[in-house]
Amino acid sequence: MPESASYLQIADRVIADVRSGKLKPGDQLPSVADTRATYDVSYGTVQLAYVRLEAMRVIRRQQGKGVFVNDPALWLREP
Amino acid sequence: MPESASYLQIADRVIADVRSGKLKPGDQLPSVADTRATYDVSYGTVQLAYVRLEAMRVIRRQQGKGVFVNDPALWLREP
DNA sequence: CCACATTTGTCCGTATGTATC
DNA sequence: AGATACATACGGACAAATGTG
Repeated sequence: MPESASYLQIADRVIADVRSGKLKPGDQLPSVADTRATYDVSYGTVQLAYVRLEAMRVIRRQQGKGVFVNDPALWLREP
Repeated sequence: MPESASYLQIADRVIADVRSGKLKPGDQLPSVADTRATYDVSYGTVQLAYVRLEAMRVIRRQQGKGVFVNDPALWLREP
């Protein structure tokens, strides 16, 4: 079994950290540069994870400031 | 007013086309190569749009086959 | 107001892998 | 075997917003 793609692992981890309480609504995520270092991936791979999380409304990306966790009440969910 | 990013335009267009009936559940989207040509963007930009749409469950990407529209009943939605 | 550093945003070109037909 | 199509990832470049001095 191949393990899942890096960008999916990064995205899944953020979701898991919010669900576990390690990250809370309003919290700022580590900078993209830090996240790159943590996972040893490229900038584009981190951005791919963020585009996915943003589409799900898990995070809010704010240019020049950072990336912030949304309240799970705002997340898109299954019908 | 700045126009939105290319990958968002592509994603929004797919959603609009499904809502208008131009695309129906199960339909296959044009190939990435075709979409590239239509919008005059790179492969990566099309994939960015697809990653976003996949996160929202608007589409299903099937390696080797194509990209297909999901039934809107399956789309993630606002709480 | 200006300069600068930091951080995210967008996009490109390219390479390689994997699944399907 | 070969063609087609999507999947993932890298490196690089430049833009834009923010905050600080």
